[in-house]
Amino acid sequence: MKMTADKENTEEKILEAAKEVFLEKGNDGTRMQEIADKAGINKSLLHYYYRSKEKLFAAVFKYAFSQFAPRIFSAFKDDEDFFALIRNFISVYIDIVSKNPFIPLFIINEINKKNTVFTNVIKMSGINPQVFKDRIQKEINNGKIKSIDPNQLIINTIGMCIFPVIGRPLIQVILFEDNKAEYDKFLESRKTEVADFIINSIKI
Amino acid sequence: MKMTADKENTEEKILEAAKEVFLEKGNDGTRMQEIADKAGINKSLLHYYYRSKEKLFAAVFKYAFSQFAPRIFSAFKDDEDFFALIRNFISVYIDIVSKNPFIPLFIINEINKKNTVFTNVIKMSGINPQVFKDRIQKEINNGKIKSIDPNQLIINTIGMCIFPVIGRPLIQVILFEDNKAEYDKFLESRKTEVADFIINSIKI
DNA sequence: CGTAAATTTGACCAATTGGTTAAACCATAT
DNA sequence: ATATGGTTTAACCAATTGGTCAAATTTACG
Repeated sequence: MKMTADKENTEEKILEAAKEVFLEKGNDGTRMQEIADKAGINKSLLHYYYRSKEKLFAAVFKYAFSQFAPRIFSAFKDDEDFFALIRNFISVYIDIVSKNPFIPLFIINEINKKNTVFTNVIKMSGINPQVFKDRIQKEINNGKIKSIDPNQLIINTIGMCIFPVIGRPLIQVILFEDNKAEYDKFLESRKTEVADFIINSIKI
Repeated sequence: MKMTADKENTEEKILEAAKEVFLEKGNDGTRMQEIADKAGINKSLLHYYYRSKEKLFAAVFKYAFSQFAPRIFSAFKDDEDFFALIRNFISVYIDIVSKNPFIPLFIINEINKKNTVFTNVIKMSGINPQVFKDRIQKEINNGKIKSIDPNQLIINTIGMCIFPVIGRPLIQVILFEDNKAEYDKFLESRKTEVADFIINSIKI
């Protein structure tokens, strides 16, 4: 029997290559040959370790989603001051999406095709927005923030974090004359700007 | 020579079918045969009227973009009260994206592939965000709203309008137990909620 | 009508794609 | 060393895809 080190090495190389290609080009745009080339292996090995393109894609999707969605809510467990919590969450979240710019669009895309894969992944991911909602409602009840539908606040927040990343190529051209450095600065400053914007809106 | 009525009829049918398929499935996911079937014509006619898939796609992209982006800024010409302007813009914008839910994601997607088609379309579209920026800056100078980077405000606004539409399948499951009617209500109420949220944040 | 041009169709093609398979390769245990 | 079983490869395949082309059909018009 061969050592598992080698096996895992190849299997790992495949998954890494698959991540790169799938995340950038989506399911339809991805060619198995390109993944094999990027992994530096024979195409047949893809089918040896993952049986089909669909299975390999599912593995990538699972990774992308687990990498992403849970972190959305993990930052919310603390018992910190609510505004500090918001500041921290937004800073962390913008940082994540900025460093993994392909993941949000990838997830949104595949979710918009009624791909059955994603439904299971979501259910399995144990996402629980109730923690969010409860905390927001608590702050409202305590008179710390204005009354607002928690769902609205949540979507506002995530929308402001994600949109500038997935719409980057367009926004960078229209608003920043395609100046990459300027846009990076813009994204960086959003870590505090968005938080300020939200807090200004909901504080009493 | 055949009457133009018939020709335009077929050409129109093709474009309509192409819109449907391309917008829903993207460039990679679209099959010429499916467009032909949806238009009820022979596949060869696609190449007769539009020379290639790329050309046909370009036509659809041009339509989608022209349908969409210009409207972003058109609502901003007026000399209305600034807050009324915001309310109106957001209401109109959310209405458009809600009724054309595939267009924003379609544009964002194709723009994230360095497809050369889109660069030209953008340049040709005559989009001018300066009207926006100037108006915002004016309101700041007049002391009507708090100081804020106009770019930040613009991205905040559009992000809050678009995200709940392109992320719908995911959000609807996670936050609304996949209740379509509830989500429609949610989107509808955002026409005022988002405006309130923004105005609360920037008003002095 | 008759004819020429525009339109429409079905048959066909070369290239690509995901996937299969049998043989080759290699590490290990006896 | 050699048999064993996991690993890797090259050759191959059926299906799909965008696209072509010549023939057939329809339309306009003298």
